[in-house]
Amino acid sequence: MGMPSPSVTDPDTPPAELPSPLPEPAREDLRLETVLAALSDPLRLTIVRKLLLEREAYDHPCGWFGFDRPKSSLTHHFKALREAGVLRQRQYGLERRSRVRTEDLNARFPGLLDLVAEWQPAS
Amino acid sequence: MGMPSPSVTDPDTPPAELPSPLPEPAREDLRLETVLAALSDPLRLTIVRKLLLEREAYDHPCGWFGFDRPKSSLTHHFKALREAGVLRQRQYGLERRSRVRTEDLNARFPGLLDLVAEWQPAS
DNA sequence: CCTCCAGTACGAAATAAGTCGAACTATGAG
DNA sequence: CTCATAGTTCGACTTATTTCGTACTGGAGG
Repeated sequence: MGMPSPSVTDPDTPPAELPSPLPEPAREDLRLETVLAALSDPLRLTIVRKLLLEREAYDHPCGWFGFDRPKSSLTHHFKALREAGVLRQRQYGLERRSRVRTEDLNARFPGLLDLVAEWQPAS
Repeated sequence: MGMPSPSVTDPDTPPAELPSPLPEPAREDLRLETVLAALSDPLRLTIVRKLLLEREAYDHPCGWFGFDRPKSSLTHHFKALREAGVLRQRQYGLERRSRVRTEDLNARFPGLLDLVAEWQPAS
């Protein structure tokens, strides 16, 4: 296990049942000021940019990023991004995987993610 | 006086000498995270959007916005926007007029100002 | 069962941001 | 000079955010 699961027990789930996302704001409730606040932190910009650039078709657990920070700090930042509506997180067994809500963000704030993708951390 | 001045003493100033801008970061020093932080406040979004939409060819003093806030608070927010590189401010006699650094921001962060222009304050 | 592991929750401490009154400065008008 | 005006500066206060240690939860494997 770990991957979406080969669905042995349920042969007619279209691509595979995903765990339902953790609580997040609906697309129409996304607020520019909230999203900008969430993105105004270098570590969080790094998270989002990394997800945008190195997206390998699947979501990433927060250990994958390799940050040298205590886990409770990472939880804090991932939560901030999710509550602002930037990330979607799903629970896969033990780990919680994240992806950028690209469709929603492009629909509501076109161009914003491009800026994040091109961002470079300060010297 | 008050307007650029009819240049009686200096007949060969091209269109008219503008007062030089207050200290601000150069275009190449603009940082996405700093700009986003400056824009993540509803009052400051209101300021910038108003300048973008109702630009009447000239810069606006900070009284023009009609905010019902103490002057020291407004100073604080205008300064935050200027130091982040969002606004340029010039001193015209008594008043300090602001404009958005549209060229610089469009060059560095294309699309960002469009998001601000379309922003609507919360209910 | 018991253990390991990814990540959360809580809470305390430190730091940063916002708010605003009061005193001040500089310009322009009279 | 004197007054009014536009805005600053300082400092105090409040509030929000960040950081992180410690304790906890809840699956997976043996």
